[in-house]
Amino acid sequence: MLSERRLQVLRAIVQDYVGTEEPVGSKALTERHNLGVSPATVRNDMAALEDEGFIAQPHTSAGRIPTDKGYRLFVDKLAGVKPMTAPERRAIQNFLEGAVDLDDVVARTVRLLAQLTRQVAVVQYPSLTRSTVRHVELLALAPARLMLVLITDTGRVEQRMVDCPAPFGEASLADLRARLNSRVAGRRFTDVPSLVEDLPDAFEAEDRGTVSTVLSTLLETLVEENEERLMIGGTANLTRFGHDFPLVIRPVLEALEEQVVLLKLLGEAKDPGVTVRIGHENAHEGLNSTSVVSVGYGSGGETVAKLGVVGPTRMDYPGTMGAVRAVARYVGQILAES
Amino acid sequence: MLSERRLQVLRAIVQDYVGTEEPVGSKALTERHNLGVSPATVRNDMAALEDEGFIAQPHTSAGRIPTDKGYRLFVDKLAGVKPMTAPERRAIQNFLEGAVDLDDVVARTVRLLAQLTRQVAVVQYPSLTRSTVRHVELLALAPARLMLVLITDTGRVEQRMVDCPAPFGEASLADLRARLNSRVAGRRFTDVPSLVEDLPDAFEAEDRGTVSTVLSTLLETLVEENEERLMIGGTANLTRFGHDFPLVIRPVLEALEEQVVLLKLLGEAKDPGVTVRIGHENAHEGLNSTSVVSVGYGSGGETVAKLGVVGPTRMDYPGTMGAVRAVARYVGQILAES
DNA sequence: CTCTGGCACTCTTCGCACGCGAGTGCCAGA
DNA sequence: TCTGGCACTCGCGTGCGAAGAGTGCCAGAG
Repeated sequence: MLSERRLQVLRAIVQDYVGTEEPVGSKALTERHNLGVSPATVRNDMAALEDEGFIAQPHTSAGRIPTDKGYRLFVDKLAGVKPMTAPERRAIQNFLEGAVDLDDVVARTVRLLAQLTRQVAVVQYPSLTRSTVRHVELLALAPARLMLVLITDTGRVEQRMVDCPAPFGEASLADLRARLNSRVAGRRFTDVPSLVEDLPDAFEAEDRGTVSTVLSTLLETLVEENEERLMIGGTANLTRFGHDFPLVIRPVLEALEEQVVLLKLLGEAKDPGVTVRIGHENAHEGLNSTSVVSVGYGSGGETVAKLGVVGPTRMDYPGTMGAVRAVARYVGQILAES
Repeated sequence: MLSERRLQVLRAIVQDYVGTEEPVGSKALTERHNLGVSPATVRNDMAALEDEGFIAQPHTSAGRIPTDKGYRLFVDKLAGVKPMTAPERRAIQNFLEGAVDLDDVVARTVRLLAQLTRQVAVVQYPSLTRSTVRHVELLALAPARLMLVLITDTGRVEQRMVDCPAPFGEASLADLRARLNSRVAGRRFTDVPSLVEDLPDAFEAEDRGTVSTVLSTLLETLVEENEERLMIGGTANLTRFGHDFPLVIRPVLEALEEQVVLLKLLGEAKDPGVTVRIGHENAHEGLNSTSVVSVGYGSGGETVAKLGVVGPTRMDYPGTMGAVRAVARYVGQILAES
């Protein structure tokens, strides 16, 4: 069990190290924070903290730096979330309100997050799973070649080519289009499969093959689009990582290009609030020297996607968490309005 | 005027420097390339080359490295384009043929280019200016609210909302859709404005406002979409840039996030063949220590967009140019097929 | 006139010894 | 349990000298 003062010492170490990027010693600590005790006492506390694995020293005779475990304790017990100031909040809101469409909202969010946190920002596009179908359109490009266009209530449009097993007449096409829309328009994606299941039965035998093909393409589109896209930005902030550059930054850049990795990373965050994954807590190896701060956002009560930032484990956690939370809140608001 | 041998010396310097990343001296040169002359002679040649500004020495008593001007001469006069080997070409083709849609083609192209050249790859989405309209679709979302969907022959789909000044009946909608398609389907974007100019005249007075609105939205879409999108990848290769890391890499990362900058960069390449911009030849300041190798690609004879790579000025120009050219060729081919 | 070998000179780099200073650990005493 | 003191450890910066690479120039040969 750690005494109250030892926790204060840990907090002071984290704060100083985040500020200076240099190992912090006992003397400097007592000078900068008025702990009311002498350096010698602090040294004893530091020895205890080191025994417990919360801090470590890079070399003998250097100061201490927090370990992942130390940051974890700091985030969980010692620091809150620093709220944004009123002017900051206004700036966020103004900036996001200028967006003209969904792509623009996401793009602006990424820029904003990157600027506010001075780190790499990752924003997932709003998820389709909770979405509803606004309209399905079918176009004949050739006698046996259709284009399927799916329009969602979040304003996204997805298209797919469909090669038909047999030529498909204009009348059949109009019929299919009408039936399809009357069944699925306004419905949730998850409900679509059962709603269209028996649709081929309503058609002549010669058209059934095509109808089935169209339907399976539609269902595929719905599923595939749950492999959600995302946008990243602020990679230039990676240069502020540290001195031991290339070795650290390379795997991070590689991880950032693997959308799958990032999606998994964001997906892991289960909490309703802000989630912080520190260093080795991240499953992906390349991100072992980074921390990920993420949170879900959405319009109304529902989470439709996640956003977050990736930065060095030595980051300003309270500030970053505050910024991430604030941006998520305003993005949700913007999405609800549109 | 430079003698033949001096050009050979320059070529040797470029090749060695690209290989070793270290300033190259006269002795090493005579050992590695059998120039048939002594180091002393080479020294004289190097002094001449330095006077002309083709090479420079970082410090007194170090070897020489090529200047931008030196690379320029090398690219223009001393080196050709290194063709891809047959297995490489097959690999490119196979990889690209696996693509399922336009997004996928672009995504695969980026990955491929980044891997082949081990540099940062930039691929522009196929441009709409040269494209033709495949189909225009109009959907009624509400009595006075339409959705306009534009489908191009390159497989791109763009949608816009249209708020009508007055309610618009189903019959009028079908009429407009039919007339619109009969006029513009298969036509070039650039021809569309004049083709639809008199379309409102064919409608009742009460519908004319809506028709005009739809048309102007369509024209806007055509114009706006010339602000083309692009995709980048292989940023992890930036780590191979050099030793003086953060200072060089940061502005490059920043430039890469400015899509406008990149589009301008690619747009500048006017040649039918591969274009190389070396160091300070790039207008954007952040890219002054990089070279950009780009080329247009397209189906048939026409260039619909550009692609290229960004790397250190010290790059393998012949190999990079070969890879860029080959990828462009196969992407064009894939686009033509689909 | 061009090429070559030789020579002196310039700098960078590396290794090494040294001293400084920060920081630690431990201990005895309050 | 806290404090002050003290000895000890190391990392880091500095200065110096040797080594090595590379250059420029010059005089002589072809």
